Amino acid sequence: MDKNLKRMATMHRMQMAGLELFYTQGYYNTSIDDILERLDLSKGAFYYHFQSKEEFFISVVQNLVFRKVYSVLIEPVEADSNPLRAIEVCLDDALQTAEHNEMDFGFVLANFMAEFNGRNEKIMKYLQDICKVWEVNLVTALQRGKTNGFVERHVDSEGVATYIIASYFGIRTLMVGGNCRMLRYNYIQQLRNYFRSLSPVVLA
Amino acid sequence: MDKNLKRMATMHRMQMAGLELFYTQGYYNTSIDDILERLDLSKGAFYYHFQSKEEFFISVVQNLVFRKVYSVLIEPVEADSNPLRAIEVCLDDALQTAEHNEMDFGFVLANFMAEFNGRNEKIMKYLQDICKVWEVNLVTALQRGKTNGFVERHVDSEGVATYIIASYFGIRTLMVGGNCRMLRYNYIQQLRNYFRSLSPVVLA
DNA sequence: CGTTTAACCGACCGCCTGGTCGGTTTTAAT
DNA sequence: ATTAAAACCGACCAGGCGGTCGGTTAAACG
Repeated sequence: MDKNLKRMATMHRMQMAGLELFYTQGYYNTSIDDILERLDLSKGAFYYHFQSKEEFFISVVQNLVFRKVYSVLIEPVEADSNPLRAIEVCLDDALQTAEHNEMDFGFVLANFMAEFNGRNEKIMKYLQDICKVWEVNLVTALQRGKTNGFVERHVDSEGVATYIIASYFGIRTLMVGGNCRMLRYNYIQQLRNYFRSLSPVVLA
Repeated sequence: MDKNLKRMATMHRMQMAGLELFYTQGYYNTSIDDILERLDLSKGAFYYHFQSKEEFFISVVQNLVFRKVYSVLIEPVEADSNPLRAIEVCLDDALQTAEHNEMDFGFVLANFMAEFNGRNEKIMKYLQDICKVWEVNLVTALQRGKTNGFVERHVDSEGVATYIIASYFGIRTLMVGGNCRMLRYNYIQQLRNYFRSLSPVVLA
C-alpha cells in the first residue's frame, strides 16, 4: 500500500515536471534528462517507472491533460442550463489563466496536436480523443440549450461546437505573441456577437 | 548573370524541399541531411549557400511563406470592395487546398508559430510579422467595407480581424484529424452566420 | 589553353539523445 | 537482524545532429 503510494508520488512528480517542460519547450525539444535534472532523479528512476519517452508522454496526456480539460472546459458547461453563457464564462476563465502565463489546458491540447501532426499517429489519437470528448459535450450542451429556450432551434450544433473550439484554439495561438489582454477582450466580444446570432430573438 | 541564376535555382530548390519537410515533420524533427537527400546534394552545398539551419529557415519563411500568404490571403481581399464576401471566398479556397493535402500557407504560419513559441524568439518575430500584415490588411478591408455599406458601422474591425484569423488557425488545427470536408463545410457555414451579424440589416 | 572562382563533395568533429544495465540504497515484512 | 523486493543510481552505448573544412569539379573568361 505504502509502497504503491511512493511509486505514484514519484511518477506524478515526473509527469508534472514533464508536462511543464513539454509544454514550454515542446516534446522533441525536451530531453528526459531535462526533466530528471529538475527532480534530482536519474535515468534509472525514469526507466524503472516508464517504458519509454513516448509511453511517458501518453501517461502525462491521460493523467494530467485529459483530467484538466475535463474539469475546466467540460464539467462547468455540463452543469449549466444555459450553454452559451456557460461556454463564454468557461473560455474567458481559460484565457485569463493563459494571460497570467499559467498553463491553459485547452491550448496545451492544441499545441501538442500541432506538434505531433504527421509525426506520431499514436499520440495524435489520444489527443484527438480528448478533443472529441470536448466537442461531443459542447454539442450535447447546445442541444439541451435548444430545449431550454437558450438556443435557436435551427442552429447546427455540430457546426457551432466546431467553430467554438476552432476559434479558441486559434486565439490561443495568437496570444503567444503577447498583447494577451487586448486579444482576450476582442475575442470574448466577438464570441458574444456570434452567440447573439445563435440565441432566440428576444421580444421587447 | 548566368552564375547568379544557377545560385538562385539551387537555393530555391533547397527552400522548396525544406519547406515541405519542415511543414510535414516539423523544424526540429527535420535534419539538414533529410533535405539534401531529396535533392542529391551534400552538406557542402548547403553551407555554401546558407549560414546555418536557422538562417535557412528564415529565408524559407521570407521567400516562400510570406509571399504565398500575401498572394493567397491578402491580395484577393485587397482587390474586392465587399470584404466579408472576399474573406469568405478566400478562406474557403484555402481550406479547399488543405482538403487535398496540399500546403495551405495560412496554416503553415500557425503551425510554425506553435512550434517556435518559447523556443526561438528570433524566428517567432518573423512569423508574427506576417501575421500582423494579414491582420492589418483585414482591418483595412473591413473599414473600407463600412464606407461601402457592406459592414455595419459600429463593428470593431480589430476584434473581427482577430476573430477571423483565430477561427481560421483553429479550424486548420482541427482538420489535421481528418474529416476535412465536413469541418470545412461547418466552418464556412458558421463564418457566414457570424458575418451576417456584422452586415447592415437589409430592408425587405 | 590556362587560370580563376563559384559550386559542390563527403569525411570528420563534438555534442546530445533515448535507452540499457549491473550495481547500490531504501523500505517493509518476517 | 535478515531478507527480498522495490526504488533508484550513473556510466555507458549507438546513433543522429548541426556544423567545419580541405579538397574536387565545372563553367566562364582572357
